[in-house]
Amino acid sequence: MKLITRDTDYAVRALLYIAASSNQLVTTTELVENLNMPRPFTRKILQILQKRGFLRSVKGNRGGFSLARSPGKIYLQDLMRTFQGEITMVECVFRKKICRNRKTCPLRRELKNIEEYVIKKIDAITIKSLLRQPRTNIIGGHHGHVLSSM
Amino acid sequence: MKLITRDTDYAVRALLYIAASSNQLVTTTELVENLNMPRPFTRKILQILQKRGFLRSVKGNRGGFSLARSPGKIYLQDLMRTFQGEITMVECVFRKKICRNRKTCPLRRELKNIEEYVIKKIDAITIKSLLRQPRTNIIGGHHGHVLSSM
DNA sequence: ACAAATGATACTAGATATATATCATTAGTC
DNA sequence: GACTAATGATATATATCTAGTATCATTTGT
Repeated sequence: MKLITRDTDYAVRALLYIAASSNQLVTTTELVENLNMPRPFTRKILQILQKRGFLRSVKGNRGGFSLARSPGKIYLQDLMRTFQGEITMVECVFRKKICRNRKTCPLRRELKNIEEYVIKKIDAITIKSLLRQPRTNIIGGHHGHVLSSM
Repeated sequence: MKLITRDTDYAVRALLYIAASSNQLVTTTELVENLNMPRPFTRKILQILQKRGFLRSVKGNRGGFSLARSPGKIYLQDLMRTFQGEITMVECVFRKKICRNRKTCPLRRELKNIEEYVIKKIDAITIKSLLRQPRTNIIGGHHGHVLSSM
């Protein structure tokens, strides 16, 4: 029962780092060094973030990544969907047409209410909202210059 | 991102069925037939429920299972712990001492709040509370005699 | 003795999470 | 133009968890 997987977590950390960085471009190497994430895994995540339109990339020497949208428009929700698929915490054990009482199943009903709340909460989280927290340090003594232009 | 696993789900269904049954003892066979659960899996779950003190068992011919506690004292929480381990939705990716900013990690903070709410909600769910729902049918046309002595 | 039940325990298959590895392509610098 | 440092695309590997199976022993009513 995990809310977010490691991919998502790394993605958020990376995006926070990039958002808070004063450099135009941030390289995989810089992220790996500062966030202590495994390099090949980081590369994969960054490539996905680029493909999905969260990051812009510049190839070649002196290349790297920058945000493709303002931090206020990068929703945790979308990151979760990207790395974890649809956000559903409650699935009937009987996926297909077996259960005749889907609508009246008491357990399902209770859990659906909880799910609804969680999703509403998650919907409110963006990279911007996370940057705004009192202390924005993510890991390893990163004292980035927070808030550029959002 | 699944709130409960199939074990837990089956366990709840089985316990609801047993709680609502008018028979003294309920056999694996009866559960399998009425709840459409795979037999060996059901057996395993029932054995665990017995070991953990949720069910009492009677061996031998004409044997079966009955509740070992009143439905009001069987918490979903405990069932989840039994089949899924500790209920933590938010773990730092950095399990051991690497992350220096555990307390200030913004993502972790937000998610912990959500977790807290979910756990509080789950704490309120018992077999009794589930039995009380308007229509207590669980699956497959089971019209059990609800509410014996709780 | 037989049949119908549970107890204990070991094993297997599939899915998901967590990565790693490799080769191609691009672009700045000398 | 060669070198180097970056990303793009894609395939493969590993570990863990989920879900389910299988088998033999034991108990007890008829």
